[in-house]
Amino acid sequence: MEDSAHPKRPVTVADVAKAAKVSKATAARVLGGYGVVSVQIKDQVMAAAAALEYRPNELARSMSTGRSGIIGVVVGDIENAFFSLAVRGISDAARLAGFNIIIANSGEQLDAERSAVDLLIGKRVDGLIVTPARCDRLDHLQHVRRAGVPLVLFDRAIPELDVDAVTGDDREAALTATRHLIGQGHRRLAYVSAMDAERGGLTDIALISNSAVRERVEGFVSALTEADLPNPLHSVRLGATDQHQTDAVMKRLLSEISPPTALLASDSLVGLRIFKSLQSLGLSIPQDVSMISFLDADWTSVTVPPITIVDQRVYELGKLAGERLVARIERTPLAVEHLRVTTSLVVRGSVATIGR
Amino acid sequence: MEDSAHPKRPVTVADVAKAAKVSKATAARVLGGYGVVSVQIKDQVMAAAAALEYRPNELARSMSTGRSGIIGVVVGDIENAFFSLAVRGISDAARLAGFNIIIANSGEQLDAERSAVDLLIGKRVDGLIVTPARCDRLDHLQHVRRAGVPLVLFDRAIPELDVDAVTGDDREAALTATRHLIGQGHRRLAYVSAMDAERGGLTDIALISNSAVRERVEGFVSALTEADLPNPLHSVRLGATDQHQTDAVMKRLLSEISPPTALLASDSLVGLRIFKSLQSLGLSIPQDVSMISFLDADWTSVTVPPITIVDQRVYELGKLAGERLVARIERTPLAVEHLRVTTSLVVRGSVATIGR
DNA sequence: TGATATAAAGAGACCGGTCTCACAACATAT
DNA sequence: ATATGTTGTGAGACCGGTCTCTTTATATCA
Repeated sequence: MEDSAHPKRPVTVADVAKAAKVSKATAARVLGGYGVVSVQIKDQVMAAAAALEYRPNELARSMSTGRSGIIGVVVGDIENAFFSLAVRGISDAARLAGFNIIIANSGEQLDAERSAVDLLIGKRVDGLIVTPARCDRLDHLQHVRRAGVPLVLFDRAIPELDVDAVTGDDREAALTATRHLIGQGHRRLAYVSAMDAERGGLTDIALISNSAVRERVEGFVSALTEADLPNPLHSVRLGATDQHQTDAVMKRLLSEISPPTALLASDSLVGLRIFKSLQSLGLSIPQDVSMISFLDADWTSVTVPPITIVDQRVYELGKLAGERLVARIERTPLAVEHLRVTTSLVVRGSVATIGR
Repeated sequence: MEDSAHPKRPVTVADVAKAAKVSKATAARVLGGYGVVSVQIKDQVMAAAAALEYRPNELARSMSTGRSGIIGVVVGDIENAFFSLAVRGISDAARLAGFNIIIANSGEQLDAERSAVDLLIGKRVDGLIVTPARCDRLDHLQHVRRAGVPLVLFDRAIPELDVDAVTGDDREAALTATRHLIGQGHRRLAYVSAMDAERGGLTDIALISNSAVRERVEGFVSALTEADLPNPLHSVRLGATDQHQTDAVMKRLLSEISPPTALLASDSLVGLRIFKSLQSLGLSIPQDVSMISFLDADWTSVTVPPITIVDQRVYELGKLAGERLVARIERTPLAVEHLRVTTSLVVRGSVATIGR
């Protein structure tokens, strides 16, 4: 009933040692599970620990061992299904290896990412998985490496950084998806992304600071180019950051002289917004407009028609990143690699066949 | 280019102190931002710290201050949209107050939850938000309280525990939803949950160990009872744990002599499974069967028809829990409360009007 | 039986911060 | 000139574990 004795002060090894009438060192050996102790003493200490409800202070433990047993994860937005599923994969891989994860949100903002990384380093995480918001600013990530903390990039790669990265085969994926659209007879396509819009549209693909987005755009443009379709860059539309903006983008897009007959959404959030936009514009899929979205999100399989998607196998992506980081932490000798998880196109009903 | 000097050993206050030619105590005062130091010395130390790229060891800091700046969160399943959105709310509230969060998954398993809680306590989190898998086993949660760590229950309450809880008004919500169904003329209803099925169906509501589920069932049953509908308990179906099981549950349910004309799904995952089941059985909503789901999940607004749902305002739920915990950590004098976030029924198109 | 190996337990340094206390230097009051 | 106060700095204990080194007790061998 009453919380007598120690209303707050936590029980320490010293307390247990005193209760078990042994030295602090001996108690620590038993409780820490290292060194040698006689069975008899061990039982004594265990009994005392149980009676006192001893719980080790992991902080103190980490201090002396230098390992925290924590993996830091910096994601763009946990709320996004892509990241929450990935986190699940990372978490599973981590737990399997005896690590816990601590999550920080960057909101895709560089400065938030920077301070999150700094903080996690400060917490002495054993390793870090980061989804870099931009692939051109890498001082904070270089600092991670200099601090000797294992790092794995997730979803986006930075070749200059000489560090492991786990991503999808974004270029291939976009290429395949776009070829599919072209194969179904579409000649006027558009790629829609949530990336912040630059004034005056996209001028140079190489300027896209997010490698995943860039590769997808590259794949999309390649497919257009190989099919001799005009104005590939003009077909890339940015700024679908929320429903309102997406509605605007769509309205602009569809009121052009020769509006696209097929759309490729850069992620499932954009895909959902596009879907709603089309719905509110009274356009039907795929009769009026065809679309393909990235990510096998919940909603894509229950719409009418169900949406053709690029399956990114996000759980595997996360799991792989987790496993890779664990291997690094455990100093497994491995060459620095850019691991790509193969995606696949899941054809459902959102793409119409047009032309002859 | 080369990582000279300290290839691995992190820079400490002592290092900075030596470089700045002051005592460790003085350097610590500057770097820790406490006590008094002359501007001159302060600049000296700051310069040395910058040159050496000093980063404080938060672990050591936590050791002496006794505060870690971390809030522990134990959820059922991050992959679930309900939890990932809630985590976002918690995270936002935490960050605003200068806390970070560390997430652990229980998978709704009691023992996983227990060890997660133990581990987080060990990490000396400043507070804990837990979604208890069961509301009848509370020894580990009692231990949290005895350890003096502030605790807030999320989504489920345990009155016996005398601790803050933040939940939806589940009983009301289910009552309102069910009344809506009855009001539309439905007389044969079923409530479908993912809770593990007991042999021989549900016998006693009071035995449901998850308070959120129990309250919803209570609300559902109350509505049935007040409308003089028979067999309320028989109308509660458990075991919709995955698509396969849900298909089985649905098949059984719909092949009864007088099958239900309306379904209430206990959460959005179950809702989605039910939707898919009905789809694969060739039944149309709401002509053949009406349904209402909990949670305003992505998928519910893009189906045909869009799904009538109970809006749980999960982000607010999470945010409130985060804020409450922060208040506890900061020792704001507050009575122990069970905070309920009001939900609302969002009528869309998945409920048919039948009868006269 | 004495010398040596071996097992078990104790003493205390250490990790990297915080923080209390002592002390020095200088300013102001008496 | 001495007492008192203020401010800035240094010395060192402390947090709660781990871990090395030393000491003591017991076993093994010649």
